[in-house]
Amino acid sequence: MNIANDKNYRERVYELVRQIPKGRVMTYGQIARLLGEAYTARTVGYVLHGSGDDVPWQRVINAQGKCSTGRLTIPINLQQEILESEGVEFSASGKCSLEKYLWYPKGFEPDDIQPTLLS
DNA sequence: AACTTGACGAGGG
DNA sequence: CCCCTCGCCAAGT
Repeated sequence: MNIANDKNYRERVYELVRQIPKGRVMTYGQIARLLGEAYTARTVGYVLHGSGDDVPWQRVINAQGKCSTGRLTIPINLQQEILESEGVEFSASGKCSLEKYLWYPKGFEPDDIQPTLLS
């Protein structure tokens, strides 16, 4: 499958990311699992790097609760700064609490999640 | 066609 | 907590 030429494939990722509320985050792997077999965490990251301005890419972080933009063209720590401005708190080691901020689309909430954490 | 490079993730030490 | 190894998969050389 050629993702670069498959508009529909990338749109599925964008549609989902656009739904993440301000102050909440999702992980690359979580998105991949939600979209299906053809998606992997690495692929989601690749697709996101070519997203437009209408996609809140900063709300997607890795499974450790950290931002992974250190080797890109954008300034280091930019993603974390934007998230902090949206209300997401990070520890000194650059990690945020997935317990607090991880978001799930309607109908995909895990059974053990706290009701107060649902959007 | 072979090899390298990531906006990744899980498991060990 | 940090670091490494693997498995992963699409792109770029």
